[in-house]
Amino acid sequence: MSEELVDFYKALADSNRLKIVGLLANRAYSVEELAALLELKPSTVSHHLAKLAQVGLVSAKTESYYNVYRLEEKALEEKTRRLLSREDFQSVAAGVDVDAYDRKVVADYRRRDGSLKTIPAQRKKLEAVLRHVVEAFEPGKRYSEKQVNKILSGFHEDTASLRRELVGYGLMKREGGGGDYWRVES
Amino acid sequence: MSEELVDFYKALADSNRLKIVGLLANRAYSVEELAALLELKPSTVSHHLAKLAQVGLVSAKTESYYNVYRLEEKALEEKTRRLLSREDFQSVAAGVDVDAYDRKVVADYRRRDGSLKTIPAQRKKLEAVLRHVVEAFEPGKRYSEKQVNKILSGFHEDTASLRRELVGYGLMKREGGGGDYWRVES
DNA sequence: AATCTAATTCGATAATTGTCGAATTAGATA
DNA sequence: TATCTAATTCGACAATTATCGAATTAGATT
Repeated sequence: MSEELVDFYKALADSNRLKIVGLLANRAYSVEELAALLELKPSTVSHHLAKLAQVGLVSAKTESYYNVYRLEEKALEEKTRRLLSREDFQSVAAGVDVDAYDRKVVADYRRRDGSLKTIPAQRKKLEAVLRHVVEAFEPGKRYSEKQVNKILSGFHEDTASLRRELVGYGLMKREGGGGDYWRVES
Repeated sequence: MSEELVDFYKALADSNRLKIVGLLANRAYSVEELAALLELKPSTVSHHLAKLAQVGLVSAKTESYYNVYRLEEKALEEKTRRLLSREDFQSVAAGVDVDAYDRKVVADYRRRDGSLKTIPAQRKKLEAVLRHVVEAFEPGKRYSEKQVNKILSGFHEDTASLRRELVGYGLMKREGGGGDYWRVES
């Protein structure tokens, strides 16, 4: 899954490993040859090749004394092509909790009894708090202005501001002038 | 040049940076929001974004208080597509000295006076030494067997073996049976 | 102008990882 | 079977880098 993608990039995120891939793009080489070409010790080259093999970029074939490595071109092409789709990147972020920011902001403004210390002045934080407040309303149900104020008073004494912002940010709507309020479906 | 490619992979070779790219693939985020989502400190996120910006993967736009980052999709697509060509990989290896292996092997077998300690028994090393020996012959010029032996005796007393291997590996040729020898153009 | 906020920079630290040498293994040659 | 060679593995060390906290900067709001 996502680990696979990170490992793929990590495998190529080293100058000597990139050189190995570049050399193998021309022809196959043994560990000893690569070590001489890159001026590295065989053990180091072996280590690099292991990382490349782990993500399927190279494969080894024993040939008499030598272990000849070659580039797995299909793996390289397939993996590289998949990255164009952007879907893989999004899947990497799939595990991220997209509500974490809201929760953090709300936690900063909420008292233990659920009321708000203040109404945030900054737009992004206000939005987060409003998304939290609006959950006190039942979706689809209609509320009179008195009922709305009753519920909002549990959050802050300035119910008029809360009401205005909820409507302003499109989280609640009111019918015509002076009619009932209802929560907008997200 | 090649540094650019390594840096590109390094930029993506971190799990948190991949998540950032994945999130930005959906919409733009501020540093603060990303920090909350990834449960990292803003300074750390700033560091990651700097690395991504360095390779042109993201760009920032100041918006009121916030610094909103967005994904540079064209850069991502272009760079990713270039990797399909395999040409970039070969260019990475362009700086590598492809004769280094030969020189290393020859150095192991050569005495200070230019003669060979032994004739290598292993194929790959024999090839390297023969490529060195054949350079004592002038391209295009024809040599009698006596002349050939004279030159080869500077390398090793077993001139017959050297002669046979040079022909066997296609580095020298002889005309018909018992005719002259000449060095094959590489 | 004064104040506030998010972002960045810097220094320090912890974790990761590239490199090597020594010891071991696997496989072919004699 | 015994020996030889290339490759791998392992432990140690050095270099890189991800992370954080503190201090500073850049901009906007009052």
